[in-house]
Parts: sequence; structure tokens; C-alpha cells
Amino acid sequence: MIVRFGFVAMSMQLENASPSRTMTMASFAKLADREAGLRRLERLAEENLGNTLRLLKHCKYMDVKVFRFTSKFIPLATHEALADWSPYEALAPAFAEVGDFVKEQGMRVSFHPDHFTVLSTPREDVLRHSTKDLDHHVRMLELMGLDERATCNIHIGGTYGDKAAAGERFLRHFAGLDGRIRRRLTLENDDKTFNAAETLVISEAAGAPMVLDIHHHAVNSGGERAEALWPRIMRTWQRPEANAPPLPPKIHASSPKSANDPRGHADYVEPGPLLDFLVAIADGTPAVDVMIEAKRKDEALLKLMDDLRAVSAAGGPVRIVDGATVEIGS
DNA sequence: ACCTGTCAAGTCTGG
DNA sequence: CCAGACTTGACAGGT
Repeated sequence: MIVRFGFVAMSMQLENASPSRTMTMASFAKLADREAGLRRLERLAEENLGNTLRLLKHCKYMDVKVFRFTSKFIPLATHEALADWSPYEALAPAFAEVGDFVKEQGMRVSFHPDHFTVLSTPREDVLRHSTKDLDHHVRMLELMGLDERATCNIHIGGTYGDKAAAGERFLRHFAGLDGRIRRRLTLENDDKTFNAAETLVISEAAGAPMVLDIHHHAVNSGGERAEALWPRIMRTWQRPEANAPPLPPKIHASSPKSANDPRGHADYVEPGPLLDFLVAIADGTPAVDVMIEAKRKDEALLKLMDDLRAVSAAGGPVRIVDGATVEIGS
């Protein structure tokens, strides 16, 4: 089984390379010239995209093929007070430049709209904002010229005291989305509400791939073993409706911050539990991509690769392929 | 140069 | 019904 590792949004190694510089609404509102303010937001976005290109070049240097973009490229992009503003045309060349590099390098990229995007909501206004946010993310991928292998990962959302009803509402709202949005969505189990087994049922019903977060599963397992769910999770990645070739399943990996705060993310990733899981699924799984979600970002990935090199050198079930790829099992 | 409170957004819990 | 927690990088305003 080929395992490619990736990381999220930013680098702890590159200096002054934030991809998510922003401006608060309070300081925007203070500006005398609104048009000049909008140009300034667009300049910030260009800077964020430029820094993302630097990050992608850094990925190339590290052999990293799997990367998640920040959701904060364009400050205040979907803010109600700026609804008349469309930054997309002005930013098209900067997005295209990022997309061209992704395609040149054959990278797998994604977004993870944050927890304000909730398709299980009973509130009409929240659904409208969520849909707008998803459209915003998909539009950025389209401006990059990336096909439907570039996805947006979301959680099922809140339960509002009735998980079954929330799940049904999610499916109804999901079905109501534009195909161009729907076909890019992946669904992830979370650490509080919809666990892996529950997310899997919804993924299957929606026809959307499921991202398995093994840390979330460790703290919200519902009594299931992730290995037992794996064959079904794998099948959700066949994506017959997508206008793009199939992708390897994706896994999120992080480690508990402490016994006190088991849901928090630690600086680095403990190799043990991750390796155990990968060994357990290696038979019958040709390839997976593993997103490292640790506080130390790319440094955590490099440290994990060091740990895996040590396992390999000690005769463990790991073969190092390159700086961010290993082979496990046969 | 460095520190602290705040930030557009949603949901859950506890009072 | 409302305040605070959750979680996170970066701003904003202060020293």
C-alpha cells in the first residue's frame, strides 16, 4: 500500500509566508474610501495566493503531493456587508498560477470550509450562508482550473437533539446543492457528534466519499473499530458521478494534545497508532493519502517521516519511497 | 519588539 | 433566554 503524507495550510519553516493574512470588518469599516478598501482586500488575497505558491514549491522540495489550502485566501469574501463585491475576476490570474503549479506537479489539493458551514442546520439563513460559503470554495477551485479531484471536506454538523432528523436534513440539503458543488464534497467523521459509522451511512446515502479522521474516531468511536468500517469507507471513494478519475481514500491523522485535553491537537503525530491502523488496512488497499493535522504542520510531517525511517531501519513493515511517501505491506 | 484582547460566521451547555 | 466555551491564526491597539 502506497501512503502519501500531506499537511495543512501553512509552513512552520518558511518565514513570512502566511497564506491567510486578513483584515477585520472593524478596520475595513473605518476606511474613508470603500473602493480603496476593496482593492486592499484584493491585494491581501494576491499576497495570500503568492505565499501559497511559495508553500507549494516548498511541498515540491519535500516531495509532498497532498496539501490543504487555507479557507482564508480572500479576507471577508462572503461577508454580508460586502455582498456587492466580487473579487474573483481580479484574482483569476493569481488563482490560475496556483492551479497551474498544482497540475504541473500532479498534486492533490483540497479545502476544509470551517465549522460555520453546516448542512444539517434547520435554519434557513444558516443553510443559505453555508451554501454561499461552499460555492465560494468551489469557485476558487474552478478559478485554479482544477477538476473534481480537488475537493472540499466538511462535517455533517450539529444534531439539535435529534441525530436521525439532523442526518436526514443533511441529506436533503446536500441533494439540493448544485452538482458542481455536490460532486466536490467529502464528508468527515467528527469528534463530538457524527461518528465514523454514522458519517459512513450518510456518505453512502449521499454518494460522497468519506474522509476518516482516526483521531476523531479515537475520541468518538461509537464502539466501532475503524478497521471494520474500512472496506465500506474505501468503496465511497469510487465516486461514479465525479467528472474526474477516482482518488485514493483520504485519512486525517493527529495525536491528542494531552490526557487533559484528548480532543486537542498535539504539536507532532505519534507514529504508533497511525502505523498500527495503516498496517491493519494495508492488505487490500492499494493506496491512501494521509493528511497530517498537527500544530507544527510541515515540521510534524518531517518528524513523522524520521520516525518511519527509524521503523524501516529496524526492520519494521515500512519502506521509504521518498521524502513524503512510504510503502506499507506488499 | 512584544503582549493581550478580539475577530464574520454556528452549536452546545449550563445557568 | 443569554453568556461562555469551543478553536485558531492573525489583527489591532497598546506598551
